[in-house]
Amino acid sequence: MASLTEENYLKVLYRLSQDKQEIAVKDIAEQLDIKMPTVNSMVKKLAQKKLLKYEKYKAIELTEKGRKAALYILRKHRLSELFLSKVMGLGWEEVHDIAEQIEHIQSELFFNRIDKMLGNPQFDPHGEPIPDANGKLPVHKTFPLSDGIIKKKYKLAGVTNHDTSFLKYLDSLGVNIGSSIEIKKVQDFDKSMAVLINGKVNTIFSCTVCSNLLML
Amino acid sequence: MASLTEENYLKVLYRLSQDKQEIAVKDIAEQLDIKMPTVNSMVKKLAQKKLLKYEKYKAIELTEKGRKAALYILRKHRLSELFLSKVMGLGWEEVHDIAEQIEHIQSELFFNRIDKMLGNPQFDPHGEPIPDANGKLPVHKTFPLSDGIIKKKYKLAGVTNHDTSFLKYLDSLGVNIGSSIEIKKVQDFDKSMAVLINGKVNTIFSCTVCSNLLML
DNA sequence: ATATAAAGTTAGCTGTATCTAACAAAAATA
DNA sequence: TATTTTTGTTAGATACAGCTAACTTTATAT
Repeated sequence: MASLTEENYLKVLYRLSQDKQEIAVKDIAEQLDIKMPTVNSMVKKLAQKKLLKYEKYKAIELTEKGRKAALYILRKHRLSELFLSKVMGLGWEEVHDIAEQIEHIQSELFFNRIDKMLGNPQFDPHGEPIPDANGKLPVHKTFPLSDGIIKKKYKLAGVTNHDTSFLKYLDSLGVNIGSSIEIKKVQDFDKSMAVLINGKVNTIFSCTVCSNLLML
Repeated sequence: MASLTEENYLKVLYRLSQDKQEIAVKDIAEQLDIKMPTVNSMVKKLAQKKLLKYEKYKAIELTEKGRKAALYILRKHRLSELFLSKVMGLGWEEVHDIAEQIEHIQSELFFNRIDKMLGNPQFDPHGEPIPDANGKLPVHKTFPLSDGIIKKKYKLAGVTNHDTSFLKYLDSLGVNIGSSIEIKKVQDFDKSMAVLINGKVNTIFSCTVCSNLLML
């Protein structure tokens, strides 16, 4: 089994591989808030364990084994968040730090039980996919609301910005994963949209908001 | 904050302080499955942190600070066990190992939530007391069933033997924490008792069984 | 009371995960 | 292209939590 430290590297490695095409030592160091030489030696160790591919001065790549391991941790993290929120009634801002700790628990039984209690969820409240027990990611063929067409009604599947202020803003409008959003009008000059939320609330979304809402 | 390792020492230290009058390096080493010299150096470290009192070749004693810290971990452990069992429906044999991991989570919020969901329980299913948030232990003025009087009805408050075989035996008779046990007859020659369980089941408890049942 | 056994201690080594300082390579810029 | 900046690497140090081997103290038994 991977140590707690290794698990944290894998998580960051996976996240970076999603965000950028190349994983740099510097980025890992920043994400984990440690110094580059520390990362350098850990990367060598993970390479020995076949969790990633490493060559001096070259970009780092997760192997399939590393990706699987990372996805398993991600699964545990997202299930934990959902559990803390849905079952234990904690606020969405409060769950992250606790989930960071729960995700390192080693017990198939425990997480399978959580999974079952939640009804084998495929997406977390941010619309982020939850890997299944085999490391498979469910896919949404989603697109930003900014690509939507006038008069069409869509369902919110995720957001690409997780800032508290943004989430609070959405919350105040009653916008959640699964909410329906109908495009009423698109303003040509600034790409802002007049929308109808859940068939009830009318408002205007700026171009920034629209491009951060993933629809389906 | 105490490291995971330190927390494990504190737990063992507390348990030993309950069982024996003197805490010996050797016992700590055995409980944690590590060697005595390792314990020796850790004990010195914990003494520096004022968690215990240590003098060469003398018995080890927890300080009040150490006792509080140990009780807080114990609280987290017992709440976790209860949660895994009551809320998540895991079997009582399955919960211990998971609770050993959960107990190290640092989050007042998390454990207070668990506490509330369980209705601020004072005793776990073994009848073991759960320290409150301030490290206070609830007290039962309990006594072994063997000290009970004929024709009297008592409530089971705990057991002093936690062997699986014993617990299974009790289970098979429907005996749980809170069950009522009425003493119908006491056999003078072997101190065995004829009892009525929950007003329904009649059986004979051996003297061994009687002395392992804590009543109230 | 002395010898032996058990328990406790010290010294020094190991592996992990971190660091700083110094140096090397690659990338950016002038 | 040459210089500077950024990024990456190496070497060597530190703290933690464990170890073995050797020694000391306390307890036990003869």
